[in-house]
Amino acid sequence: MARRSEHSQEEIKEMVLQAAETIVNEEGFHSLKVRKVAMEIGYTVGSIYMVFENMADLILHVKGRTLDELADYLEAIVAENAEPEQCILALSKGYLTFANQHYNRWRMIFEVKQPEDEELPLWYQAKVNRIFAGVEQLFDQLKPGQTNQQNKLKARALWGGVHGICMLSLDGKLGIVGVDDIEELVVVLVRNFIAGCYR
Amino acid sequence: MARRSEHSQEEIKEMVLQAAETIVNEEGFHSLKVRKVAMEIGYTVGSIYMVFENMADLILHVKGRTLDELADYLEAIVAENAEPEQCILALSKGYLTFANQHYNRWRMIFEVKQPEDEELPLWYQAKVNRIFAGVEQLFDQLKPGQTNQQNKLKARALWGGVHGICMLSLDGKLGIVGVDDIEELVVVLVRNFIAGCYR
DNA sequence: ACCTGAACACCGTTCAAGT
DNA sequence: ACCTGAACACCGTTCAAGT
Repeated sequence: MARRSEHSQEEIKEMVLQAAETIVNEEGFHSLKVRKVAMEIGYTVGSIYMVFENMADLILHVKGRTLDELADYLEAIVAENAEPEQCILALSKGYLTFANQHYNRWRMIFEVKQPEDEELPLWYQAKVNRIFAGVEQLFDQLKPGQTNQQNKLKARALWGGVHGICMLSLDGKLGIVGVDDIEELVVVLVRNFIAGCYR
Repeated sequence: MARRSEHSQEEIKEMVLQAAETIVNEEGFHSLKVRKVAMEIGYTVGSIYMVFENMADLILHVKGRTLDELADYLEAIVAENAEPEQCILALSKGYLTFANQHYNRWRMIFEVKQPEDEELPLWYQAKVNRIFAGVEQLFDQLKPGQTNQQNKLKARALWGGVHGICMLSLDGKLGIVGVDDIEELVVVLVRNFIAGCYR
């Protein structure tokens, strides 16, 4: 048995990614196993290694797709908000909404750390930068004339802050607060940050 | 061979915890394995299960000790700063310093998520609350008369923000910034947050 | 009572062997 | 060329068997 050729390599790759996403969504990142993915798509373990280098590679691609989805989601918000401050606020709320709705896959992005010696592939770095690029641009619109470096730092500080609130709150370990309460925290943080940066 | 009785159960427990901490410090959380710990302390795998329920239990205790260390470190800062705003600022910088100096063990605290069905043990929740308790108190001093709930939310929002900046920055994936630059971000965030909350 | 170490189930990864 | 599935190394966990 072999050489079934029912699916192209590209099709198998897509099937693997979709199966992996479903597993993470439904059972969490730690339930993601090669054998499980293989069974899900009706192939054997070896097939996974035809289309992905290894488990780390597969994980990185799932993370990449989540980043794309997040970037699309945020870009749609940018398109709807002309005024910079309103837009940054809407983006922050949007980030919380996305994190809440796709909790397992969102958390997966930050769960595994890359070993220090090996760099993240460029295609992945590009996806990360896409998330930031929009925010940096907004800070530029908010108060033109700042250096790129300054806007970069501000975008990162703000995203870091919003991200931290989402992370700790959605973890729900520490006195559970509803999503509405979390949003309130996010709003307070963003409003004051903007006011402080450009007063 | 058996019944060596060279060490008491308590001594072995301490040896295990210290060995685990060393491994995490030097090689990262993902290099923490039962067999490695056992070899390090000169016992066999089975012995670990004499003093800890399982790996998850051992990990939780290592995390607990890191939380204690962090709480001690932060409490020393509180003792040195009488003025509330200055104190909150110093605490935030302190958090960054601790995270930077004990990066692997600090990251470990947030790396593994508890399964939804099982609660964190009370002794661990108490350690987490100890970290927050000090900050909540400071917010009360800053502007008395707010409800406990309000101070709780503010403390969490601020810690979330500071934590997020530390996490994303120290991960160093996205345009590396030095620790001094990260501290600048933290300071901006905290200053504006306080100003905004109590203007 | 304390501790060993073989055994088990499960994991990621490889690769000779089939069609 | 495509795919299988047995095999390997390694992991957490258990427990009968030693002293």
